Amino acid sequence: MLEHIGQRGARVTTARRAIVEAMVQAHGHRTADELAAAIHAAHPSINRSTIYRNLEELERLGVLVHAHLGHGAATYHLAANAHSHLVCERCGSAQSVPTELFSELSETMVAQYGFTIHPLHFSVLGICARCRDAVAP
Amino acid sequence: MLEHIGQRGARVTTARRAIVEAMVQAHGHRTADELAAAIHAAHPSINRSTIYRNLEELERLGVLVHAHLGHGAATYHLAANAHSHLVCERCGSAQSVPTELFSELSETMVAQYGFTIHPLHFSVLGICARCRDAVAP
DNA sequence: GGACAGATGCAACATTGTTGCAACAAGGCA
DNA sequence: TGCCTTGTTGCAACAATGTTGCATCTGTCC
Repeated sequence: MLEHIGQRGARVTTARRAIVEAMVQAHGHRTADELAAAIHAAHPSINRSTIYRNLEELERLGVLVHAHLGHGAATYHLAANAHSHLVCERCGSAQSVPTELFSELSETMVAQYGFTIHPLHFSVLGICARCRDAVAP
Repeated sequence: MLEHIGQRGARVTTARRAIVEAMVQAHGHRTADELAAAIHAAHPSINRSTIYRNLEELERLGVLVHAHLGHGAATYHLAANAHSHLVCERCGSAQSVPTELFSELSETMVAQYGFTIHPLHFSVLGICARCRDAVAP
């Protein structure tokens, strides 16, 4: 991953190493400010704005992707570990689901509207099984 | 619509009248700050915070619904005129599409994950036909 | 080891809301 | 119609999540 950065003409700096490391440790997803907190713990000198700038840069380099989980902050993933999300409007929990679930929708959208969907980039909002059962058991 | 507000025990005020009026004029969707600008033009004394509070209240009353169009501000619609959106990541344009397009996806999600999707509440991000053609004609 | 462009830290700003509180006004009732 | 009660509003300050300008620093390449 870090080599990937170097190969693209970008520099391998302490901040970038720290971000990639924090993302690898996170396995799943992590919001920008969770990352900021994790990185700040290990490297207090790395600035918030550097983290934001690098998240953007690492996304441009194809190392990370981000997704919008409805309300609130965007969430970042390693590009290799990308997946879609079901986010509960009530409890806020996010469930990861394979992107293939969207293939039919994707075909319909291209055929009818010429629109190519990017299921990684948005979340599907609704009510999760637990919250549904809590209301109507 | 205004009667609907009164019937629910909420008061019909100038601010609420102005918001509903602005939404009806808008036909399609409108972000909170577009609404704020429109309302401010007609009623300069109505405060920003009042508009936000009322959007929330009108949503609770079932008059409006909001959706997240990816990056940036949330968008409001009249509940009677609700629909889903395809938002282009490149040019930012939003296309309205019928919610029925999501019925298959919806069934799959319920069957496999017990998750009930609310297609009005999120947008589908991707690349619109025009931007796709602009890159690879 | 030195030069240079890219990266960083800092502080200030931007956007989109949210909140506490005192003052105001819509609706119900006499 | 006029008063009372309680929901609404205006104001100003705060909060979350980023973004930007600029002087300084540091990877990389040679």
